[in-house]
Amino acid sequence: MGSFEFSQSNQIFKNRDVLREDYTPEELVGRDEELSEYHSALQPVINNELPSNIFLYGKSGVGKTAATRFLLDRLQEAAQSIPDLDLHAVRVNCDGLNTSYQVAVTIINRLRGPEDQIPMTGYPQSKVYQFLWNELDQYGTILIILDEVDHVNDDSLLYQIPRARDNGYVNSAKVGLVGISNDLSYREGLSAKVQSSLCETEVYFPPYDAGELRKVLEQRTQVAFHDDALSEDVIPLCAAYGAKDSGDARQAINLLLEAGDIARNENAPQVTKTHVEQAKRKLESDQITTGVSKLTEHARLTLYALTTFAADGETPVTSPTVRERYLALCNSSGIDPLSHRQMQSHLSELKMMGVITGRERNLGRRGGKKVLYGLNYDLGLIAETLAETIDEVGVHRSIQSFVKNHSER
DNA sequence: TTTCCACAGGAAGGTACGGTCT
DNA sequence: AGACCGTACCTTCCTGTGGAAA
Repeated sequence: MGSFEFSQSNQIFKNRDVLREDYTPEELVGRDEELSEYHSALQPVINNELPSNIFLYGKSGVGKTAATRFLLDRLQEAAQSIPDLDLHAVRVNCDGLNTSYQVAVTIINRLRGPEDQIPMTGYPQSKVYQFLWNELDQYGTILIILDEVDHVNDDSLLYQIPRARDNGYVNSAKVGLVGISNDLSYREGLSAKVQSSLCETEVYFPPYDAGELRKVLEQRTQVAFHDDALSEDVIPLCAAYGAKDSGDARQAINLLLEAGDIARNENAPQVTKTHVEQAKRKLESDQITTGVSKLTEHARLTLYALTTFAADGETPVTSPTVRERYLALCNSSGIDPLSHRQMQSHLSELKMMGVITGRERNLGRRGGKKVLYGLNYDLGLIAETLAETIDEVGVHRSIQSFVKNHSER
């Protein structure tokens, strides 16, 4: 047993918070062009004119949200000194919000005090919109920023907000809409009516290349780490991983943060390449764990079924094969199995998440089109994330050696 | 060239649940 | 209490797919 005293260990980090996601740096590195386009799109706000609607797109972690926070801060600051300008901004992250209805409710609740929040169901849609217009109309200029709009499955709110004034739903308020999307094809899927209003101004954020990522990391490192806390190859390695994973700065910064944490826990004098590699594995396994924990019971059962084949070295397998095992698992534990179709969509969802792999294959007239499924991650890791389900359903023969620790407890 | 297998996945509609309104 | 509302998750039915076999 070690001692449990806390002591400040300052060998590695000077200011760890700088690497956290909510931090907005003083300067945004490598996004000059995008910032200036975005900046001029916001200019009407300062002139107290009707704001234009803006659509930002580009893959995740390329600075869309950071640029928004950055410019919004400056906009608010500038607005302070303009007497007639009553500027407000609501930023909503649409991750987890599937419909316009839910987004509208979220905006309303953001604008209202904690006493009169409204629930996510119950009201007719038109009523919720009425609430929304009433809230909006209490402001002079209000910017609605919808981050990750591509998670919303319908157009309705995107269509309504830009027209709220024309339709007389709001009278005094000047409402501006900023849509941010990670999905490059999202824009094409929008109806023409929405495209023409939402996409008045578009700003595309390209992925960072390895060189830009390096500059971003170096900028943060100067503030976050003590001098010489990083060995030489750490930044290039993080940048290379980031560039490979679609130029995602947030991911690269996370990697650096995690590597720093690992080094600090080890009381190592320096962050090294090895720490980065450990961090990479840790982040990957975290991603799987959180992904799997959000799945429904039957999706986990489906994954369990596939896992048993992987444990016996029988992967890849087709979905009817998985289904047999799935039915057996359900049967032995008294759970009602789902239909063929539903189990299949669980499989394809797992594939989308990247937890499992699916290779398409076609045997022609002798077998048609098939997908061969296998695990995309270490078997032990997946068995661990499924622990709860396995406890409930029982340990299958094939995975006994992987869950030993569990059954002994 | 045409046929056709065996599944993938789209579409539409159902049901249980948590909510509001009168 | 009972009509009405939105949502998650489900079932049923159906069309799409692509290449080996005929």
